[in-house]
Parts: sequence; structure tokens; C-alpha cells
Amino acid sequence: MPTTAAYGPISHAVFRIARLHRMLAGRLLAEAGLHPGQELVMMHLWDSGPQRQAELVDVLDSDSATMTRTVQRLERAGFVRRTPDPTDGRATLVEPTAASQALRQQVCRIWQELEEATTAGCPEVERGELLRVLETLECNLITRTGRTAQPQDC
Amino acid sequence: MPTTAAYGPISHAVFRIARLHRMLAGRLLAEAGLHPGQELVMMHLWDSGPQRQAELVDVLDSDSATMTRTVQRLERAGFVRRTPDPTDGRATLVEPTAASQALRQQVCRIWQELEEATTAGCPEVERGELLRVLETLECNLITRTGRTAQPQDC
DNA sequence: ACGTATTACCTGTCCGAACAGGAATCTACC
DNA sequence: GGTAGATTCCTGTTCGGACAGGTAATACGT
Repeated sequence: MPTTAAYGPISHAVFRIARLHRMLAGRLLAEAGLHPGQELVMMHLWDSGPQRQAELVDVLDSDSATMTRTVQRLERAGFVRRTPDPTDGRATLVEPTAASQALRQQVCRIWQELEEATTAGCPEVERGELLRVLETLECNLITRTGRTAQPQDC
Repeated sequence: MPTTAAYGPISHAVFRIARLHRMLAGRLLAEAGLHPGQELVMMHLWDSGPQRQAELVDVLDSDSATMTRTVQRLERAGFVRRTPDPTDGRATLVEPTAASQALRQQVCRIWQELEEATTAGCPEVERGELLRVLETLECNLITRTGRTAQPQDC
């Protein structure tokens, strides 16, 4: 029975893990009124303050069109405010609202929970090893996708 | 600089790997005129012959709504034919068309390429280890998402 | 200074994924 | 036989992701 998985067991595992991980993240984030991906934008804004969209796209390695709509939705939800950049007529500055600060702790807790769920029963020592393995996979994929590689490693 | 990754290094790595892996798969599959996910349906149909949609949903652990539209698109592309199930008025049988057979080798090659790209520079011995690690992650996520577990392991 | 990139953002489109809800059909039980 | 519940599929909606334009505003080279 040459099931689908036989064609590429590791690729298939990556696929399934990705879906489960995203599903769990989505379920946890729903408590906070966020969708997967939005929390990354918020976390970066909380950490680094007002940003132009282009910077967010760059840092999060996202897409300009996706970022436009994600920021629009975050704005509509009241987590983000947009003001025109005074020094560049093309750009808009995105900043977290005061109301969004209430989310911050919640999102941090969610990510801790997500990390804990993913690495459950994995002693601290092995996590380093696990991370190293994942980074090897990532580096492989970065080189094969012709991604403009991150500064370090690879 | 508590960058976003610091909140959950492994979750973040999973997220990035998933996106890269999907991107690479998408790029390779585009040559065959398929979108990521559609190839899984086709591969299962090639392996197991005509299926009802509910079976495809079950085997691929997918969503009924997603499957409806995916099959519709595959039908429109000429890779799949749909006939009403003679024994059950609710069901439709999905089967690969003769034209789709030309894709089969191409899709197999693409998955080999994807698997090779993902595990590049990883000796055969370590791949078993890698797969074991990924399956641990998957089992963690399955239990945490309350997924109706796969029959084996976990 | 002027014309040509380049940049920043937006919109439209198509796709997979998830959830909610609905219609037709089948099954089981009374 | 007839009703209640389950199954099967479809549609609508919202979201992230990717790609292809399109429009401003800026930067650059002559």
C-alpha cells in the first residue's frame, strides 16, 4: 500500500506538522481575537515601536499585499493606528494602540503555551538539538527557494 | 533586542519552515499546473482509485468544504472526473482522468525533488532520526489539538 | 531641472484552510 | 411506514499567502 506518505516521508511530516501547529496557534489566538500571523505583527510593533509597512514586510519576511490587509484588519480591530510618515509621503507609520497593550501579556502566554505544546516532554537539553535540526531544514529550504538568505548562518 | 523569535524559537522555526516548504512545493507544482494540496488528492486517487469525497477528506485529514472546491478545480483542470455514486444518492465518486496520468510521473519527481531539497546533505542514517523527531512533534501537536489520533503510534 | 527608475502602498485575483449553515439523501428505530 | 438523526456535499464568509498590476511619491542620473 504505497500511501501518499511513502513518496516523501519528511516532506509529508513537515506538511502535517505545519497544519497542526497552525491550527493550534489559531485556536489559542482566537481567545485574543487574533488570527495566525497577526500576532507576529503585533509582537514586532510592541518590541520595536512604530514601523512602516515596508519594514514589517522585511522583518517578518511577508508579502506587501498581505501586510496591507493584515494591518487594515488590525486597525479595524483597534490594535493598531496608522499615520502618514511626515518624512516620506509614500509611507505610513504603523503603531500599536494603548488598547493593544492589554493583548501583550496574553499573546506572550499564548506563545509560551504553543511552544510548550510543541515541545512537550522534551527536556531542555534536547530542545537545543531540536532547534539545530530545524535550522538545518530551514537553511536547506532557504537555499533551494533562492530566498535572500538571512544575514547569519547557512 | 528581544526579537519575535525569542518568544518561542521552535514554534517560530516551525512557522518559517512551513512557509518555505510550502513555497518550494508551490513553485515546483506550478510546473505541473497544480497548487499545493491538489497533488495530495491526485496522488491518493492514483494509488487507490475512485473515491468518494468523504473518503478523501478522511484520508487526507482535510476539510469537507476545502475538498469540494479542490475537486471542482481539479475537475475544471481536467485531472479528475466526478460521477454520482450509484449506491448512494448523496455521494459522488471522484476518479483520475486518463489525461491526469501524464502528471503522475511528474508529481512523483516533484515530491522526490522536494524531499531531497528539504533533507539536503543529510545522510540516509540521519533521515530516520529526523523523521523520528518530526513524528514526536506531530504526536505532541495531535494530542494538544485534540485531533482524533492516527491509528498507530503516539 | 527634467525624465527615468525605484520605492511604498493599494487593489484585484486565485488558492488553501477553517467555520457555519443548509439541502438532499440515507439509516435506524419505533 | 414514518420520523429522528446521521451522513454527504455544497455554499458563504473570513483569513493568510502569493502574484500581477496600478498609483502615488521619492531618488537618481544626465
